[in-house]
Amino acid sequence: MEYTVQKLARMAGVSPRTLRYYDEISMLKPARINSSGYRIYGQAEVDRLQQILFYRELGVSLDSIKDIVTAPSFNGAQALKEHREKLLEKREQLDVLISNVEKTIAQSEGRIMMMDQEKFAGFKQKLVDDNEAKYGKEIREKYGAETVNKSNQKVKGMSQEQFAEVTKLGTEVIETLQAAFKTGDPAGELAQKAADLHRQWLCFYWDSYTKEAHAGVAQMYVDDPRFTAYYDEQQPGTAKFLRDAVHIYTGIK
Amino acid sequence: MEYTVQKLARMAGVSPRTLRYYDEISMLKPARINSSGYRIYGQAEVDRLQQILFYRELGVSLDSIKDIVTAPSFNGAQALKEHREKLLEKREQLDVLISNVEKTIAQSEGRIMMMDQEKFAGFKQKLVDDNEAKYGKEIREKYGAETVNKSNQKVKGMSQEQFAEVTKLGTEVIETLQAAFKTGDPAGELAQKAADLHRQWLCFYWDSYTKEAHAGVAQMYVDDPRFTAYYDEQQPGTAKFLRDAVHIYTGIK
DNA sequence: ATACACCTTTACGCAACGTCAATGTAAAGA
DNA sequence: TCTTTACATTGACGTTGCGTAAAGGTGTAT
Repeated sequence: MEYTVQKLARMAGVSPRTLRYYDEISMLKPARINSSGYRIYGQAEVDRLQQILFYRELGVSLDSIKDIVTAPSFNGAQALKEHREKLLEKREQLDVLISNVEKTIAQSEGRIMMMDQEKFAGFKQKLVDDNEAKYGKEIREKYGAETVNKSNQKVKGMSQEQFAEVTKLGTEVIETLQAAFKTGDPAGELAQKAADLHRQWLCFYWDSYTKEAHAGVAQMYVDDPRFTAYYDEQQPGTAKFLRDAVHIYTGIK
Repeated sequence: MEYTVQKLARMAGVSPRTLRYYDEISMLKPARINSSGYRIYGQAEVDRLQQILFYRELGVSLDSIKDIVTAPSFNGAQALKEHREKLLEKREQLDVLISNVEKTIAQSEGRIMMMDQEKFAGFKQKLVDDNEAKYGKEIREKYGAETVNKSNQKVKGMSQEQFAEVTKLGTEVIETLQAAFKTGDPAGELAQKAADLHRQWLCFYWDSYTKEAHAGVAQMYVDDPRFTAYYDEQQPGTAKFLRDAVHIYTGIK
């Protein structure tokens, strides 16, 4: 049986370009070239290609494959062992990378939480603003600053385990929220569970929880495009959904 | 403080070429260009470079980094999460690859064991040849072929666990041999343990063990360059060492 | 005759620089 | 001041394994 590039390519599940490339780098030369300059492959080439593709699937470089299929069978085992070492090394590097990325994400989440707090402080300040008559400006400002400071202190004072816990809680909020969003019902069981988890999450940073503040922060998620972007990451509309759920949860607005 | 390419490069631990490249792709433009055409970087550029390198260490592509450092801080978390997903996917692929490579290596080891058997059959045949008078040619050939067939049957009939066991045993042989080689004494405890492990390994394939055959195979490891290459993979001279150990172990030659 | 599927070679593009090459400039010692 | 030395510039090719045109020839069916 004889094959042109495309026929062999279709048979082996590769592109004709790949075969021409293998010819170019002398990894798989056609059996002969016909009078029109067409590459013609025979059974031996089919077999060799299968070998090549086998090693390729194992992630071996074409250069190494050339050695393997050219040299006698013994080099195969040796080359594979070396290859395995490389792969194991790669995986270790990947593991380190992943762990670092996760640490960075955790920090980033931490920053987002910090922003939550600052927003919260701003919200409290706004509450105070509404009660303008009661306090002087300096006191209000100090109150806002103190709230942030207290929260920051709380975050800084967190133990490794606490930090892990709050990070996990944050993930749970998101996951529950995603599931709840699919139900479409902000008053439903899942959505209310998400709202409750969100309350727990906030309480890690706030020393005093009030329904008003909770509802206010939820509203901010919709008003501030940065927060909206964060909560809508997987599904647009999630921030709004969380706000609705929290408003029902707190019974406010 | 102002820096030329090399000064900044040395400070940041990158090459000047990298900085020029970052300039070229507009990721990090110098603060200004002096009268001689030199790139001059300022503090802002140093800070930005540090950010860039931070993300680069996490394995983020330069294209993504550009988005991250250009856009406000919120995109950072999102980009990192996407990046983490990619990394996790990569690791899974790697795990599959590694497992496949290991399977292939095991098979390859299996082939080597098969070759051992064939060699063994050949060895038996040679023994028989030496006793030319006793048997006819056909019987000898049949005997040799039968031995190979029996061994092959034995390998084919192995259960998954048995195969894993024999593979592990093979690894133990090599490891013990490596350790023994360092002692330099083929009569030592380690070397004799290696010889014994090697006997156990052979017994997985042979239905009848004899000291003569064991010693003969060990000699073949030295005589056949393919076997020598296999056993000398980590340390040249290992095949010879194994032969010596086995000769002492069997008390032959 | 013409359409259509297939073949050929040539060559750029991808990521993130490394590595010459050819040439201009700054700083430091004799 | 002259020369050496260190450093600057742009330009361009190489790396891996092909994808993707582009420009043109071939084979077969209608």
